[in-house]
Amino acid sequence: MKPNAYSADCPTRQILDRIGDKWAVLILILIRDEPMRFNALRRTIEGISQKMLSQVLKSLERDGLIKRRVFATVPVTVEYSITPLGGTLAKAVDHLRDWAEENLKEVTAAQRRYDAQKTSKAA
Amino acid sequence: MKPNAYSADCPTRQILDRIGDKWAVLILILIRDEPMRFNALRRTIEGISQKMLSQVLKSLERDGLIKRRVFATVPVTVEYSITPLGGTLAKAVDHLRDWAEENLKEVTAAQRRYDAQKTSKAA
DNA sequence: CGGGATCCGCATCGATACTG
DNA sequence: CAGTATCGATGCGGATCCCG
Repeated sequence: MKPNAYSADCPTRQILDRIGDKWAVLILILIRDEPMRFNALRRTIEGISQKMLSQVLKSLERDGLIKRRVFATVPVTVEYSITPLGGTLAKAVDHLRDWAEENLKEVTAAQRRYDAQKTSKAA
Repeated sequence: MKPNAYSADCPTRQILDRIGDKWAVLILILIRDEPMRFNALRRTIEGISQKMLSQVLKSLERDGLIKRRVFATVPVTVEYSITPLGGTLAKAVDHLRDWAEENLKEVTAAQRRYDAQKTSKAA
């Protein structure tokens, strides 16, 4: 990627790469209410592989958005919770959620219109 | 993807898949001020292939977020502009941008801390 | 229970060539 | 100018096995 024109090093790009990861945002939203354990997350999301999960969790922790706490119980217990910083991001994401819930049907309608027009042209 | 638990059909997921596409958001932000032509976009973003560009543009148009207008000039002229719906999404994304600009350095700092700790452990 | 390591398919994306 | 079609690399992400 060449940082010539409208790109690369701007914060927008950075954050987009972050929230672009749908799993990340999903996890963020999930644990922001209450801390969750690894397998709890896995079961709740159900569709994510443990590889992805562990990977995304690590990335989120690295960014300081979530916090990992290990309890030295007999079978190891690990708990993931949101950080204040992560909380603010989750809050920002809420706006997107609101938009989504408000406009998704309109988007879907637009898609149907578009597809209908295309297929009629194809015929 | 199995739609068992916390997933798949919820609007959040849908919209995340959309804004997850960094190009899409970038384009949205770019053309929201003024309409742009294909190659203008390509030159401005500089880093996107024309395949990606045309693909993303089509997708955005399908979602009703941007509008494509063709002028029957001698060399064909195509202009992309934002729709009202797209405008509202761009607005929602602004909150993310604000968050990004406000907190990116904190995130970066967290990353450095994390990496430093890891490498010291590795040593 | 909470992961790391590995193998591998499949979709994504870039580069190139061609069209209207 | 504004794309479409094709090919080829690469890397994401799933499945599996294994360990602390």
